[in-house]
Amino acid sequence: MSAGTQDGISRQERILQATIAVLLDVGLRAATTRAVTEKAGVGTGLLNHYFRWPDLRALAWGQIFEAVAQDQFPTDADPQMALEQYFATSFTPDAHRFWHLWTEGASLAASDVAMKDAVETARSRLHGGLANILVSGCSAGLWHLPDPQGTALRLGALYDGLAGLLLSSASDMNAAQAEAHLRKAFHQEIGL
Amino acid sequence: MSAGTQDGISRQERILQATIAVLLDVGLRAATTRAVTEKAGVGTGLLNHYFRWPDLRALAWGQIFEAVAQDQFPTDADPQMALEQYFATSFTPDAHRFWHLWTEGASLAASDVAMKDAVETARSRLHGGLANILVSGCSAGLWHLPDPQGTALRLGALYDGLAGLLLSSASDMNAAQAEAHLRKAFHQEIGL
DNA sequence: GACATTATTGAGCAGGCGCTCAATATATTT
DNA sequence: AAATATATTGAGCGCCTGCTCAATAATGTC
Repeated sequence: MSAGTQDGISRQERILQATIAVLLDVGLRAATTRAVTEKAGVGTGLLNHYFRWPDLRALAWGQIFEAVAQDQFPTDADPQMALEQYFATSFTPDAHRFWHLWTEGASLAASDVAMKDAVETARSRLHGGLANILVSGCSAGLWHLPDPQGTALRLGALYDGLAGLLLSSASDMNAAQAEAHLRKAFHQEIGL
Repeated sequence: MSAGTQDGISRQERILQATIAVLLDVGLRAATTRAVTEKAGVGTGLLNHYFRWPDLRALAWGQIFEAVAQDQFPTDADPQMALEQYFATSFTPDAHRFWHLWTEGASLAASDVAMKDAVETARSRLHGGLANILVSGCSAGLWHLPDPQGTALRLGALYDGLAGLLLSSASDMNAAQAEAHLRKAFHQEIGL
């Protein structure tokens, strides 16, 4: 019954971590059960014993973006600081990889129920994080917004769009320019 | 050598049109050569005689968005009218389907060379269309922008983000609200 | 020790994919 | 009509996918 191995984590958890690693490595589309079991050092049967692939994939995907959200929106920070953290983590090289995963997730969500849930959860988590900053900034009197939720929606959407643009190697935009555009839009919306 | 059939279009063109239809019907991920040949009423061998699947798929995808661009950015319209057409065609039910295709294309572009080219072309076509409107509006004195290209980039990115948000059934936003947000952002950027 | 229970394996299945190629139908040329 | 060239077919190949299941190892119980 005990599932501990020498390194102290269960095979089940090991498989989940391997899935996360594979997703980050090859993306959602190219990730396969065999790649995961190989990475986890585990037989193919064990994965299917613990998980169904669509669920495992969505679970791992969700955990990745939960970690992103925690990085981008740390708790207990004043709105000013939180906003700066938001800008700082917006267009890092890592964010580039995450955005590729995000895009694949969004497109899979149309046909995969588990992914659909995961994407919805992650999206509301991330957009909610930004909305919280704007709202608490209002409360603190840092800025005044007639409709903080609407503003957050527009700025979040702009972020999504800039990230997508940055992903396309065609556009001659780099991360610094993307961040500048994001800051400019914030300036126009909240007058920071 | 003549390729005319009773309806006057070549089998090759017939296959291309069938591919477009299949893409619009089931999306990029689920589209298969067999679905296309069946729709075109043609043997599987013929498709492979005329095309390689990745190329055909990218070609059809590109034609879809070329049509979208022509719809969204008609030629010879004054900037004011063009902008109104842009708003009007932005979040129609059709645009919803197109956006799904767009998302799938963007995620495929990472691993598919043909799709990468098609996506880059379509993106520059669409963003260029918006930039043209803003620039010619400047020339006509309808509005004054210090950096029309940058403004177009932000507004285009915002549009992308809003469309993605609209695709997610989780967000309680509808097409009318999305258009309202888009208009509001235009108002803030160009003071229309 | 013997037994029962759980954890784990991996060869193999069923299904789907793009694509080939020998065979056939159709068209063109002489 | 015969010969040549082109257009088209579809059964089938090789590959990859998620997943099953009888067999095996490991562990717990008495």
